Formats: sequence, structure tokens, C-alpha cells
Amino acid sequence: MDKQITAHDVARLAGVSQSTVSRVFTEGASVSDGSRKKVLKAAEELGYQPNEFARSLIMRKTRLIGLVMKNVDNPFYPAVLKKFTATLRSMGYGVLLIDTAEDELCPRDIEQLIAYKVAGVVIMDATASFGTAEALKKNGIPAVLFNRVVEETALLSVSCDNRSASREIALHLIEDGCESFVYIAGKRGTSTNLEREQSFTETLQAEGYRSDFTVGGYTYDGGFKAVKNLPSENMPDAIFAANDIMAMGALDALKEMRLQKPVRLIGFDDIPMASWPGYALSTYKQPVDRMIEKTLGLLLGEGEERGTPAGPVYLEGELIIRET
Amino acid sequence: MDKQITAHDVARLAGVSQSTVSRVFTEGASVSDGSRKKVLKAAEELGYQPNEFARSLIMRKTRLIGLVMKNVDNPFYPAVLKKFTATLRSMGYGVLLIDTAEDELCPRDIEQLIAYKVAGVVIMDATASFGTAEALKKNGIPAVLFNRVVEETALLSVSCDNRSASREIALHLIEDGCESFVYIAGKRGTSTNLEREQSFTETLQAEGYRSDFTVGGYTYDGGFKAVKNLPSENMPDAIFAANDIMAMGALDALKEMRLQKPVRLIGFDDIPMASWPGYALSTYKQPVDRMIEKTLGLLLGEGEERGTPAGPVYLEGELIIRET
DNA sequence: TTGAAAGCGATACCAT
DNA sequence: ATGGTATCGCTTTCAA
Repeated sequence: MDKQITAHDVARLAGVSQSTVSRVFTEGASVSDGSRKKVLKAAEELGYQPNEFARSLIMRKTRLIGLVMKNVDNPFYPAVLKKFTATLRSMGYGVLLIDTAEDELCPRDIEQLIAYKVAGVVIMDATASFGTAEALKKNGIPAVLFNRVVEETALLSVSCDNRSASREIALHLIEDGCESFVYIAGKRGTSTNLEREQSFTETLQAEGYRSDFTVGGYTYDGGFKAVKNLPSENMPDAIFAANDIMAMGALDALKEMRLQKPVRLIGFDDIPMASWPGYALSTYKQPVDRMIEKTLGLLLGEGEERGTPAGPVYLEGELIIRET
Repeated sequence: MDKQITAHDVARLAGVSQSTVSRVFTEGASVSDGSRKKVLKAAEELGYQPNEFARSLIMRKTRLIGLVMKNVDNPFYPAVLKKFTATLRSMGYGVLLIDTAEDELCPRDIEQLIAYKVAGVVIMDATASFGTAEALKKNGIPAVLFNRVVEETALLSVSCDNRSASREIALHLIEDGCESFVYIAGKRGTSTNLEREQSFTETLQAEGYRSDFTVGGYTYDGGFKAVKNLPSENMPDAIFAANDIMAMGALDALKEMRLQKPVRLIGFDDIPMASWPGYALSTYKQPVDRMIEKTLGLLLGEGEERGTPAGPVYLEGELIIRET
């Protein structure tokens, strides 16, 4: 940045004032065609681009959105990340990527977000403590949780409707003739797991069935081991895994066990691999596009869309039945 | 950002000058213990964090690195992205994420990188045209290609040693008794594919064998179809797929075909899924950690490490033989 | 050690 | 339509 090209340089080369250069790069400012051409030519030649730091400073407003993500291991998120980035770009925003190691944003994350005065924060697959939410609020930075609900912080949040999804899954399985069930839990304490678990179990109970329970921690290995630990002489009719990669682990374990009785298996997310012929996994497809749209609407939208809805936003997805 | 908390606010609350506040947040500036305490307390209370935009502006140097990525579909990259982000963070840099749709950086990407005056750019899995490279150079922004080599632009680049890797794979297969081979190509025109293809084919020829050839485009479907299109009465002894997800597609196709003769299959990358029991894919593990380290060294390192090496940097990985 | 003041590169208001 | 100038929040001399 020592070799900075500034509006002054362009002005000098174009033979106009620095103000005029600025106007050429400002939407809806009045500049004569002649000046504009000269400036554009000079800018092109020098490779000039207005300094966003100076611009944001004087405008008292940045065009940066903080994207906080945790779980790169989960193939669900890359596509989400891409979609967020692409959409934000088309809205004129840049993306400050923050990778948080823990389930909860750490102080360094917050400091960076505040230092960059981001116009908003999307927190994917992680949560924020009360203190964190406060720090952001103090600095007037809005934040939305993506795929997480945290009651205490009153942070905005957008998720898939895990409850209705899990109910649908339970009912589908029952209708299919299943009578014994196992739920492979994700990470305990996450809202996604809690909602899926509760709703699945309650629906089953309401219909007169019960579900066994095991933990998979949202990982492939977890799903694999969860099934391996099931008593092979007494396998359930159906398994609901709280996400797709656990379901894949479960499926691979099932295949290895070569059971005589088929076991129905349903995952959650609809990651790209779920449709691979090798798996052909039945799953619940999260309404990713609408979730992202809604998230950005809450964060940056105009008027009523923006701001505080009564509570967490839940969007319905779609049950996709494949071969499992 | 309208509700900005500035060093002035902190100064007022702490009863010192704004300069002193700045000093407290500047490494190695001289402030009395008393002042420091007062300032820190006030800052804490207000939730103050120095404005990075103002800071970068006056310092004439940003702490932002542009990370350009394309292929979110390839499970190889999420982990790379995470590692880059984490490492950069520990070096004090923030990450400006740019998602480029095309194989080659588009003007908008460059404009954003220049506008944010990034301290450097890492281009993952994509290339830059001559014009692009020039625009960056004009603005004094260093860039490194990760996993791509582009001869004409003389851009720095760090890759896996695709040639030696492919040779090793070919020799291993021959040693294993294979006599007929198929290479499933990635995307034509990419340096990774070219290097793998040439080296594999040449090694085979040198040993007196030849290889058939088909294109998979670096996608699961591509790999799947590539195998399905092979004549089932005349399958090769071994297949080398230019990346793991193609290999997985190939493997699933192979499984569906239920051949009597086993076919050896080797992928490339060693993505997490390759080790899943359902695949147990043999593959060539890219030396990701060292590649990232080298990339950042070239971009931001001290002294000799930084800057222009004679040519592209190639790092050796490791052949991992699993069940395929 | 501390405060006052200059200046980073841009925008926008004010004259002209 | 154009140029001059104040200003954004910060770092960094320069005096005190």
C-alpha cells in the first residue's frame, strides 16, 4: 500500500480536480461527459480504484459483512458460504471471513468484527454469548444466527424448521410400517439437535411408539460408531440421523453389517453427496436459498423486513425420499 | 457505524487525551501504568475497539488478505480455507473472501481487491489473466496462485508436485502387476490436470505401457460417467482419477457394475471422505499444511522467503494406499 | 509521559 | 459542472 494510487494522481493525469475524480466514481454525481472520459481514461491507465478505507471512513459506513463460520468439516456449509458470498457481492458488500474454532464466538472474533465496523454479522453454525451480543449491540452492529437459536441473547436467528421436519420424518417412517426407531443425535446442546430430537421423539410418542437414542456428534465417525454399537440381533426398523454425514457413517456401518432385515435411514441437510448413487440417502432438504435470503433481509433489508421479528424465524424444507 | 465509539469517547471517559488512548492500543508506545489502566477500563466499558479503517488509512497499510476461491464443490478446499483463515488470523491478518464463479478472476474481483488495498492475495484453484496480474502489480499487491501454475503471468505459485506424484502412482500400479490403465482427466486446460496427465502417461510409456483416457471434469458425476462409459467386457487393471471425488464417482460406478475382475483405483487429494470405510480410497495426499505455509511465506514472509522464486514451487505429498 | 496538531484518501458542502 | 475545504478516526511527530 506504499505504492498507493490516489484520486490525486488520477486528477493530475486527467487535468481536473480531485473532487471531480471522486464524483466520477460516485453514483449520481454531476460530471460533464468530457471530464468523465478523461478521468476514466486516466484511472484505467493507472489502475486506480477508490480506496475503500478512506471511503468507509468518511461515509461512516462500511460495506463489509462479517461471516462467521465454524464447521468446515460439514459439507453442508461450503455451498452456504458460497451463496452468501455471491449474494452479498451482488448487493455491493464484501465479506470478512471469520473462522471460529469453538462453538461460541471468542473475544478475538468480536474484536475483529468491531474493529472492521462491519455492517452486519452472520453467524453460521455457532452461537454468541450474552456478552458477545452486548458488545456488538454497543457498536451498533446487527447480527443474525444462521441455523442456531439462542434464547438468552435475543439475537435474530434463521433456521430450518427442525421441529416440523422431524415430525414429518417420524410420520413418514410410521406410515412406512416402521415400528422401532433409533435417533442418532448431533452435538448435545446445539439448538438444531435439540429441536430435531424433541420433535422426533414426541411425535413418535404421540403415535404410540418410542425411540432409542444414541449420540453421533454430527460427524461421519460418530454415525458409523453409533450404528456399530447397536445390538445387531435387535436392529431398529428405522434410523433418523440428525445430519447427513452421520447418516452416511451409519449407512456404511449398516452395509458392513450385512443385515438380513433392511433398515430405513433418513438424514438431514441434503448435502451433495446424499444423492450420490453410492449412498442414495433419504434426507430432509434444508431450504438453504430461502434461509440465506431471509438472513440477509433481516440484516440489511429495507423497512419492515429488517430488524427484530417476534422470535426465531423457521423455514420449512422438504423431505426427499431416495433409496434408504 | 453511525453509533461509532471513537478514541475520543474513551479519552473523555478516561480523562486523558485521545493521543493517549491511541498509545494504549499501540504496541510499544510509552504510556504510564495509571493512564493505561484508566483507558483500558473506559474502553472495556464502552466496548471500544480502534477503527481498522482509520488505522489502515493513516498507516498506509492494511491487515487484510484477499482469499479467492472457486471450487466449493470440491471437499478438498474447505479444510484449506479454514487453515488459511486460522493461520492468517494468528498472523494478525483479516480475510477478505472472494468467491469467483469462473476459472479466471473477473474484473469485479480485482476491483474489490484493489479497493480494499489488501496486503496480498491468495488465489485458490483459479487463475489470473495477464491483465489481472498487471492491475495487481500496478497497485503493489503481491499474489500467489495456490494449486495452479500459469506460465504467462509470472505470478508466484505453490502447488503439489503433480508430476512426481503421478509418476509414483504409475510406478506403484505397474509394480502391483497392472498392465492396462485408464486416466480420468480433470478439467482440461488446468495446470493440475495437465501435469498429472502428462506425467502419468509418460511414465507408463517409458515403462512400455499405454494409458487410455477419458474426461471427468473434476466432478463426482464426471467420474461416475467416465467409468460407466468404459467397455465393461474390457476393463483396465487400474484407473487413476485426477482427484478424489471423481475417483469416488468411479468407485461407485465400478461397484454398480459388479465386475468379476477387481480394478485398482487411485485418486488425488486425500479428502476426508477418502478414508471413510465405504470408500477406503487409495489416493495421493497433498501436502496441504506445507503448501499453505509456503504460500504465506512467499506472500508475507520476511527477507529471502518472500518474493520471487525462480519459478513455481512444487511440494511433494505422499501416496496413501488403502483398499482400492 | 502527555497533549496538540498534521495528515492518510476519500466524500460532500459551498462557492463560483 | 467544477475546485476548494472541512471532515471521518486514527497514528505519529513535536513541544512541553
